[in-house]
Amino acid sequence: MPIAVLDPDLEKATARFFRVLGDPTRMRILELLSQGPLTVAEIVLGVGATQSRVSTHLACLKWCKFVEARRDGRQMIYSLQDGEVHQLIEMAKSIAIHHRDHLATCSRIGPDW
Amino acid sequence: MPIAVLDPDLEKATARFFRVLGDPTRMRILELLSQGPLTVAEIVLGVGATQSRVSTHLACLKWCKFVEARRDGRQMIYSLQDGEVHQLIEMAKSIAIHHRDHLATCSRIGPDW
DNA sequence: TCAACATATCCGGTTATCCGTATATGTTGT
DNA sequence: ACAACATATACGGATAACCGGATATGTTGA
Repeated sequence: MPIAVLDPDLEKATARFFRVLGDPTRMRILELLSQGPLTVAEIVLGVGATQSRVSTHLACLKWCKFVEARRDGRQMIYSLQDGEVHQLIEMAKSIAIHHRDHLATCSRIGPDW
Repeated sequence: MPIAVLDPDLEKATARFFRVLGDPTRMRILELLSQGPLTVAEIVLGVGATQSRVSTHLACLKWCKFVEARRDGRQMIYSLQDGEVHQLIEMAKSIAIHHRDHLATCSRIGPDW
């Protein structure tokens, strides 16, 4: 029997939170940044995507408070907003590693639906 | 400077892991199930979506090992696969709650891109 | 102020993923 | 075996979100 709904808005926000993490490129960016601050150019090298794409993903991550940016002359230096996110990603990895085969074959978020 | 890549495949699997969590309906289903096992009919009531949609989401969650199902007569009873996921969701909520406004306005995963 | 550099935004095109309706599958009691 | 019930799958259509290339914005040094 559906128990009390704690907070529908928070539930949506949390789904969105996960949605931001649920893109391979953004994920990779966060992983890179977990080692320390990087310039956009360095991130572009690290993820192997175009500059414009990386820039857009960074804007998303910044807006959603996963990372923060500061200017240093001509370049922007990005870094993780706080350590909690990295901790959460590590936790997710430790769970995902057991089901990696299924997760990998879950194309379209489900084998054939 | 891009440090060693630990495991590109795991990184992708983890992104997919988050992607599964990044849908409001699936999120809601997991929240409901965190209170205890439920039949499909009960979940349908709880999330307010059509039966077919719920069934599809459940198939996704089952395939990806977030939930497990057992048959009880005519009905199927779904439950969380393990407690770790719930713990992770709670952790995400505690982070997301601070940025809920930004997450909410992050339409299209970014305000206008 | 101008050219070069670093990053951000705009745009059109493509794919992923969501949705509901209709239908198929599986289970029970008669 | 059949009707009723509970759940799962198969569509087709709509939209969200990704992508790269071109362009705009902001910053520096001459």
